[in-house]
Amino acid sequence: MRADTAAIRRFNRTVTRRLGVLNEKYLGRDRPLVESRMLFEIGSSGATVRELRERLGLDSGYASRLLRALERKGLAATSGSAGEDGRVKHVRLTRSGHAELRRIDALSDDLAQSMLEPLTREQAARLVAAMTEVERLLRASGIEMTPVDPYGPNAQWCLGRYFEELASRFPEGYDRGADVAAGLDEFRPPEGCLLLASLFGESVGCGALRVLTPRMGEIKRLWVSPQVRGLGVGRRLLETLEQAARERKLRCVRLDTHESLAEARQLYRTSGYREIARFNANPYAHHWFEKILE
Amino acid sequence: MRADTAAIRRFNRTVTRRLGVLNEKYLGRDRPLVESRMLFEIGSSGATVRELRERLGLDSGYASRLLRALERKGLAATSGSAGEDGRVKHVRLTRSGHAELRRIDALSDDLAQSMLEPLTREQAARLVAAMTEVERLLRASGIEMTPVDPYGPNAQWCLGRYFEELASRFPEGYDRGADVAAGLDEFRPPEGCLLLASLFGESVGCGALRVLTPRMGEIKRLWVSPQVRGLGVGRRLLETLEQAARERKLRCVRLDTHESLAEARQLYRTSGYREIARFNANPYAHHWFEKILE
DNA sequence: CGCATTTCCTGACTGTAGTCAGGTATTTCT
DNA sequence: AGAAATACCTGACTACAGTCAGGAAATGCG
Repeated sequence: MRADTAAIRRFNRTVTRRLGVLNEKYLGRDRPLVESRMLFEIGSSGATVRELRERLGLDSGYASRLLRALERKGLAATSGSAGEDGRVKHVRLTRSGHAELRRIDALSDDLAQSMLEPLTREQAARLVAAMTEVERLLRASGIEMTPVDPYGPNAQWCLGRYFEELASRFPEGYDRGADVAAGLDEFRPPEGCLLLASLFGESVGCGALRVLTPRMGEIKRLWVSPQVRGLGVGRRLLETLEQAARERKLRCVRLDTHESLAEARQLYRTSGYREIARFNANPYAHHWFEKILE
Repeated sequence: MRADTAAIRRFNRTVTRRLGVLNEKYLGRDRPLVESRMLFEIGSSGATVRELRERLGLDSGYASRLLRALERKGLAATSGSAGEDGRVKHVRLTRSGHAELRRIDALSDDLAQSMLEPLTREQAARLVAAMTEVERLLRASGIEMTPVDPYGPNAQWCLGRYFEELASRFPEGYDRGADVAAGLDEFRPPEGCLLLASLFGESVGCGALRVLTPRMGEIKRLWVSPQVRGLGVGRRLLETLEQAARERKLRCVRLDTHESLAEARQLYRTSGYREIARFNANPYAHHWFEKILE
């Protein structure tokens, strides 16, 4: 473990210095770096102020001021009420804003190329491969699990995606009404729990626990965004929910799943769950599992 | 190549965000980040102000002010003339400075661990391996080749290391006096050229070109610091020197090498040099090479 | 409807990072 | 010895990044 730590610290040091220098040199030419990032985040299709604030992690006042700066320079335009919610403002790039974005894009490409240029063909290939791996695993390790209120907007968004996915993957379709065995209230503390997995502020997965009997819990709504599949998020959600169950003094947790969700079944099997007989009336379930918590 | 660029940009984005957040959280707790880096660079054995300025890439005024700040906080002490050069000041950590450095060290370790902690054992191992590779290759790609004055301090330092290495590797030893066939003046533009390879401002290699006849050049003093061997620095130096020879309208370049420098001979062979008969009276040479420049 | 909340905005403020122009010792070059 | 260069310092300044308090408009809830 000691050697790992040293390797990571060396990585941290080298990469921070190298990327810092390059970012300044290429992207911070005659514009504050945040402004470049803001332009990038607005993107060619525009965005709401709220989205920008969240993605960039900015204070609302600061974000507003940055947008005003971009407006003054004629790069972006905020249109008032876009029909839906009159408070939410939409930002789009102007014509010259688009040009500027393309310029930033080209510079980013140059930056990337400048990293490869001094290397041999073989070294370049190895660097790209290693970077891809680091990026993937760093995303995995940056994902945080936090208990949230089931009625909050992020939770609602995740659950929405979850139901959408069921609808698209079940051959027979999915009707949310037929499965409201568990109401949202059941996922609220202190009895239940709804976990959100998020990466840089963006929700990328969820999972819920509710209490069936004083000794038994049920895990439901386990979903992982397609963007981050294969990174072990599902397993971490599951383990964290089991931990929540232990804290609630539950002796075992149960869950059910649909025939067509093979990877979920695989996850449960390799996580210490054993298949049991039907324990509920869920019309969409074909397999039932249970795990005894130590 | 397009795909490579995209991968690098994703890497850049993810890593900058992740390390930025972590660095702030762990190292910038109640102290400006530069101050932490300064403490780290002073280290347990102290350093001169000049070294600190170079390693951190700071303006001299700024560096001075940071040191004053550390002094005020009782973390560092600058001692005036240390015997040698009265202008150069030496900085050392005080007792509480050492304690603070240990604290920062521990935090850096925590930071490293926090990146591994959410991952499975296997993922962690892969992340460390990939990071090691990225760090290595990023160092390689960050190395810059610049022509310098042979009498400058960095050039002198590199040449010194070069001669030291010869002395330690030649079984018969090495006497600099016996080999001053090439005086430093011959490496000055516009005829000759001395290249320095540097990484983040630190010199890590050198190589020189001098003109033998109007059509023929000679490459000398090719040296690569042990820290960066295996990264292709020698080959890049060689190629850059050949380019310099081409710009001087030379038709071929020659060089000689000692029996005991096997890796150098290997480099020359794989770079298009062919072995020729003795062309000089260098008592330390056993092999002579030539390359025709197109 | 009235009140709380949300979304965005503005103004005032702080801290960090860094530059630039000069100034004083000390050393090196000639 | 005198001039030029070097190493460090000081003071004044700028840009960038970000926080905090509060306010106006729109929306949601009871």
